[in-house]
Amino acid sequence: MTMSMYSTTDKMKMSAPSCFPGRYSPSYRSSEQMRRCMPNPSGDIFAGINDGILSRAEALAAVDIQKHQAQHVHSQMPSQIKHDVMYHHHTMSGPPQRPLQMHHSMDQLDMLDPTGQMTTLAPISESPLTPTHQHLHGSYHSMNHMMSHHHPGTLSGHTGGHHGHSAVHHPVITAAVAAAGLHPDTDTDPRELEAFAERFKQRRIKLGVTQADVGKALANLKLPGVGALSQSTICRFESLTLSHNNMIALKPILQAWLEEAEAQAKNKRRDPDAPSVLPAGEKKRTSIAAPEKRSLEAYFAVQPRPSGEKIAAIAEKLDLKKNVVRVWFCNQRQKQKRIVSSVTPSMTGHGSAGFGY
DNA sequence: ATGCATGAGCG
DNA sequence: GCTCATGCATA
Repeated sequence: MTMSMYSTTDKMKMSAPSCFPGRYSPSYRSSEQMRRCMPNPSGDIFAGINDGILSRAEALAAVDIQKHQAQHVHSQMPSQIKHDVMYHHHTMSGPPQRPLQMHHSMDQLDMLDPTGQMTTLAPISESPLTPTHQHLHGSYHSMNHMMSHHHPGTLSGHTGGHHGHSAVHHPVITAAVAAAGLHPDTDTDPRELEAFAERFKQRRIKLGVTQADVGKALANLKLPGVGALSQSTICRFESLTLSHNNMIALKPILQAWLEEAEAQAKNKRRDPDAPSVLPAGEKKRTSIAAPEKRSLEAYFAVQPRPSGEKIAAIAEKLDLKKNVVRVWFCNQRQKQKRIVSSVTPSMTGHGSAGFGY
């Protein structure tokens, strides 16, 4: 950490008062900066729409937005605007921020619900469109270029769209695009990303996986050229504190992990060969379900010290790992001792001895 | 969750 | 030199 001193550039960046943190694109991570910088993105376009549709999330978002709008408003940056910035709105974690969201397709996402679990967020939207494919990468560069020069008025039609609202999301443009039959980046739609991020988080939690686990798991999931990511990145993805492009690039990866993880979680007995995307081979801590636990207790009552073979047989029946069963018995025996000593101190004779095993 | 930093790529 | 993606360390 201490690193050397900051390079000049760094200083500039850091100190950069302006909204765009200069460069640091990612930096808009800093919520403060972001807030300041963002001029309210494409919001208006959908504003009307949203109003009608309020979901819980939206309600929250609405509140949030008001806040933000109030804050920024003027902040346009003079010479250069960082487009990225806009996309991300707000920073913060949690709640969905934007008011709009919905309506639009989440096809991809929908499928994600194999388990059927995430009910809460059930998508409200059902629009049929959205083909989605991402050509993100391609757009990437082009975008970058653009950014640098930036263009105020130009709207390059470009692809990736990101930049914000500047062009692509502008109402006029949107209309034009629609007319042309092109879809503005549906899949790169910030609102969709936002929706995905939120669902992603909920499902991850449901799987009992930490952000760090996801990062590590990605290395196991052998997606072409995808290595592990840090907890930081996962966190940022979930809280939408990454650049628009970065979000788009990561989305498919995380989506793949999510699907794989849910699939594995589903069959406890997953194929041995599967890479194992879930936390390390299993979890650090196994949790035995109630039914299994009852069975174990029953076995324990009969034979507190089953032989290795017996344990294997029990494990087989309960579909648990042998080691898990063995440890359970060990723990159970210990527990029993404790209970005895604590509950019936007098019985042990003295109580104080307490722990004399 | 985030501040600070690094390094890759582009120009 | 800048932007961007990412990570480490820490609150």
